Amino acid sequence: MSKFSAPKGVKEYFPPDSHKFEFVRDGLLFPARVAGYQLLELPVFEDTEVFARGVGASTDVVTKEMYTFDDRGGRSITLRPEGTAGAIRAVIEHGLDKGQLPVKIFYQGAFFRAERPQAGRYRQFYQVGIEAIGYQDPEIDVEVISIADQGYRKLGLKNFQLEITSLGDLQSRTAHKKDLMSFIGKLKLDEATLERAKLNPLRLFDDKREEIKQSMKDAPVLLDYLSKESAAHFNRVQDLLKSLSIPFTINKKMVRGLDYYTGTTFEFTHSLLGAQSGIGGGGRYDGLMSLLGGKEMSGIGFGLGIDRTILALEAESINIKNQNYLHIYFVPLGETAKQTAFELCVALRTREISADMAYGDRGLKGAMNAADKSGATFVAVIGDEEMKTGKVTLKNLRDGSTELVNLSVEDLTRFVEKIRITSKSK
RNA sequence: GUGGGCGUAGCUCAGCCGGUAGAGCAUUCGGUUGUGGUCCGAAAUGUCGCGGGUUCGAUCCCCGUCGCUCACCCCA
Repeated sequence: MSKFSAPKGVKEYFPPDSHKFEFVRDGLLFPARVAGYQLLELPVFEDTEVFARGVGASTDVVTKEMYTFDDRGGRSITLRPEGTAGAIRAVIEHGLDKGQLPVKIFYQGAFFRAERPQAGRYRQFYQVGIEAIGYQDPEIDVEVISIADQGYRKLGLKNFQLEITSLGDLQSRTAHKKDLMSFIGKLKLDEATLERAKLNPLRLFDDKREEIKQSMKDAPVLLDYLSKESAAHFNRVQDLLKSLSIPFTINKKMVRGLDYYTGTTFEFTHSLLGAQSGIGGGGRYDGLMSLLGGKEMSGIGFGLGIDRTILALEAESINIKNQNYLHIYFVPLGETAKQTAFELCVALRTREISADMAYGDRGLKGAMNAADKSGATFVAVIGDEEMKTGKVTLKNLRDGSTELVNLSVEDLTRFVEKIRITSKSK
């Protein structure tokens, strides 16, 4: 038992499985890169106001899930619970919105929420996200959705679903809110629920308690209140999704946990996961830029959960191969051979030939075992005879074939590169 | 924040009615003074989560505590 353990609720990725994390992170981001999105590397903490204002005072995220503390200068700091608010802050601060539009950015990293941990829910979790800011074209909505869809597909994921809805423009929401409030006013609700309804009545749609579900069954839904413009936009989004053959369903009662969403909103869920089935989600935000001190400008983006996507892949029994590779593994026998092997390793690496060796003066059998486990393509045993003749047998660990090669960086490099080219051309 | 389940070797777990611990995998070494994966053999590794109580005696029973885990809630 070690004396220390990681803080409660964090998920760590370590060998031999950590390559899964890299695979998922890079796979989810790839479609964004080829769509012209560029990296925005952000701080993991921000002025608390960025989230309090950006994410919204009615959200659980802000009211009870933020890691907030005072720094040494007495400033209130919060570890980022999501990516969009900070991204928008950076866009405004650095004037990205003053250049060519849309601003297309992606980010990736750790996020923090002080929740009770559970399967697929961690206090430090990982997301990739993108934002497209500056235009309201329905094509951009669908571009963002399709990038998420492609990301999941690229990883080989199958059992995921896309749900979409529209939260409309201000006019739509005002009209709906009026009717919804009077509907809720007729319900018998407990104190806490009523409080929540006051801050954001839409939240009641999300309640999982049977009695609330029952009473909300006939509640007016926002989709029926969309303004002409909002309805046209939403219809166009659906048409575009169909033209791209991206399957989706409309969820009239979908509620997102962040207050800034307007217009098109969407969620990806996976059917083989437990209670935490959401693997990604996002939507449009019309008011966020001005809320954070920028100009009136609409944007749309998503956040995809790396942790949950890994769980989803595992639930589908999708085997993620380790992409790491090693070309040569040296097994030195004796002190002089050890130094030669070491020097060869270093020299080969500068030529981008990956090489490793057995340390710790291990016996031949143990060292061969290590070579095998390293996943190297070739093993080279260097002992007295090799040192004397200046030639070494390279054994291919995959097929057992051997070849005698001069014990020099040049010849070893040539040999590995030749093999590389022939195996690539297959 | 509320509730259920579980804490024994690096990992997965066994341990009967209380008598101070085992297996498999992994690790290292040997069988084979120079060529791996299989097989056979051996070695090493534990405050039995922590604190208290009951008892001649607690991994086992009781209480507390911490941790993990699942669900509610919420969301990625």
